[in-house]
Amino acid sequence: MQRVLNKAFFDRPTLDVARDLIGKQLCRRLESGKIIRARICGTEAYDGFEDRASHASKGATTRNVVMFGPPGRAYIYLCYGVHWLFNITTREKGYPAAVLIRAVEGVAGPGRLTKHFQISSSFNDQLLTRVGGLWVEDVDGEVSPTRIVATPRVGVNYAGAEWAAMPWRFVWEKQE
DNA sequence: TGCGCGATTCTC
DNA sequence: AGAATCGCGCAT
Repeated sequence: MQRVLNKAFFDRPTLDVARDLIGKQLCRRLESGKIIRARICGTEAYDGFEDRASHASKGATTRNVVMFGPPGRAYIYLCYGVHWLFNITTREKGYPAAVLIRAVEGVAGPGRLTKHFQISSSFNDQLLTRVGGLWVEDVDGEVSPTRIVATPRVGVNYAGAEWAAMPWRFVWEKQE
């Protein structure tokens, strides 16, 4: 039994969404029609106006405006002029927040992940809550919360000690 | 209008 | 340790 994560799933506190996305299945239908699925095992939350690590802390721009939009959409931006990074928006329209998808099983690293799934700017602001080119599915066998570890986010020291220290990164620590 | 740096990754 | 290389924020 599989179900597509709906808007209500993403219309919740960003930390809850980031944690609950661990173990969910990222799904992508390629141009060829082939469908790729892999479980999410690393996420990061970027939440609200005050989070200095978030693009949204400086206000809305052409790049980050999707973060201010409705939940359950793809926020994709070019990092270091080289890599596309894939986020999913959370919270209601007007409140800037998103979850960065850092890793899935077998593919570690947010830039590598988008390359593997062939995700680029064409998906920016696209709806993820229905089966199409890109969506997320729940799967049988819930992941035990005890296997999910919260740590500080990666590469955000520029945000200052307070925000850099927030344990808003979630990693699936598999036993064995 | 220009400059520095970033939610990274790969190679030397 | 450095390169690749595009946008944004902030200073000229």
